[in-house]
Amino acid sequence: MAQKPSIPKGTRDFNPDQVAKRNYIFNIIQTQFERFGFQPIETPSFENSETLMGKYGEEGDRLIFKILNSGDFLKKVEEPLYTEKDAVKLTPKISEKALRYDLTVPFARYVVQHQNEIEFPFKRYQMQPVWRADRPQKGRFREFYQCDADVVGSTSLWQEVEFVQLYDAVFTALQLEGVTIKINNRKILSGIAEVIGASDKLIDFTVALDKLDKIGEEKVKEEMLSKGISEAGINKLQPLFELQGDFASQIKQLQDILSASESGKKGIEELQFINTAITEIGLQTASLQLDVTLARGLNYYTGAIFEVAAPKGVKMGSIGGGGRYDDLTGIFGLKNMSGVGISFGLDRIYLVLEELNLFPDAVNKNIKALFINFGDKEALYAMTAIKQLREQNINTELYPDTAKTGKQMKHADKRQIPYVVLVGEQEMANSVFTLKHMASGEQKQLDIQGLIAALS
RNA sequence: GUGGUUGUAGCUCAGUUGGUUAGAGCGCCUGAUUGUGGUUCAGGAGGUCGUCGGUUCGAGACCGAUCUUCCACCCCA
Repeated sequence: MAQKPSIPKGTRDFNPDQVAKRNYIFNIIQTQFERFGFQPIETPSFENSETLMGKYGEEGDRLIFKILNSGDFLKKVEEPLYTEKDAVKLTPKISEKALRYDLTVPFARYVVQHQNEIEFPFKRYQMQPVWRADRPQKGRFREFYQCDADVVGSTSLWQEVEFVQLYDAVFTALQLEGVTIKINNRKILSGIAEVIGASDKLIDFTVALDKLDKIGEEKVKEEMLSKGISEAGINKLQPLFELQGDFASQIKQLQDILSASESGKKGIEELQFINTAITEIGLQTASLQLDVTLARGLNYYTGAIFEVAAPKGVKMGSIGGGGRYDDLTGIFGLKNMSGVGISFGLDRIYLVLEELNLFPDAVNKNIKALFINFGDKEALYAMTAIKQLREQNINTELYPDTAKTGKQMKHADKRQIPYVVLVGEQEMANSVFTLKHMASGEQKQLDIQGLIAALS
């Protein structure tokens, strides 16, 4: 084990089988993105630090990978700052670039930077890795892929409706049935905060509420109390903890709670619009569920909030998330540009599909036949046939060395290649090929046309 | 970032209260079978016990540090 090379924690190598499975997911997501009218863009893996810093809250800043400046960067640091050893102050002096933390902020930057070339509303998709300096856990990596679709330049709620449809389309195509698309609305959350007199503590309030199904009602109340939310306010939340029934009846109960809040009523209206449309249009395999405790940490959401939970019984964090952000480009100087988008967590979807055994067998694009190498004369003859097969879009190859037949057969077996072709002196003399089907062991002699037909 | 956990052959794991030369299964290599894999049989290779340091006559085992794994927080895909 000593001296063995390694990779940083939270990162992974992918073997051919894993890449095939990942590509299978990528392709399905991409196909659905394009079916819904989204167009691909790509952005650099690293951005200027100021583009990313401060966009994800204090916690987010800590999780951003910073890239050290080139050259003798320490020499430029002034002595007092250096001796102070304050990382927060020192970092901007020695690091001006940082690895992408998500795809949404770089997209906002892209929109602002290219606003004059973009035709709005602009629907873009992006499937690229992101990096977080987090401590790894199951389904939680320091390098992972996000697959994002966003629309910018339209405030229409039909976009939200379409994103619910898009989630359903992707998970249906992946044959991952029973996912729950949870939806909430930031306006409802701020409405509730308003009603209980905690508007100034919206973030603390939502973070605590978000933990309801994890730590329970009492603990949530305790946390709110400790964050300075009044006991009277918390008592007003009681009906919220007792929300019951389907989407429509929960809405009804919310209306009572939020009757005094304009913002809350607006949120309810929006949810109702989306739910009515989805109920009318229908979903294939997913279900849409109202979850007023759904908050999500990102502070830029202003309207709808989405989160996708894996089917019941699979222990995994959310496999997708998203929402409406009315003014994301505002921080880069472009006002009144509403955006809404969703994200798919490729690596977590992979783990869920693996756990549920949902990858099709045909995912691995293996070669169809291996030609046994009996020597240079026979190999040349085989290569001529291989060329013709390849021209017919049949994936084949020649075993490169003149090894024992047994060893070559074993190689085919190990690689799970379905057919082996044997061409020796006898076959060459008769212009035929011996085709062996590995699974059955059956062998037959065919001419080149027969071989093409058999392997097509 | 906080607390805990894990590491022995390519893989999965044994290894007694510290005591000779660290084991098993699977895999791998060779042969039985010089044109036939998956089965069988015979033989073989492979480990500075994650790393560095300490305690001890003696450490895979005990202690410390560090890296890694997984878990709970925090947060999130």
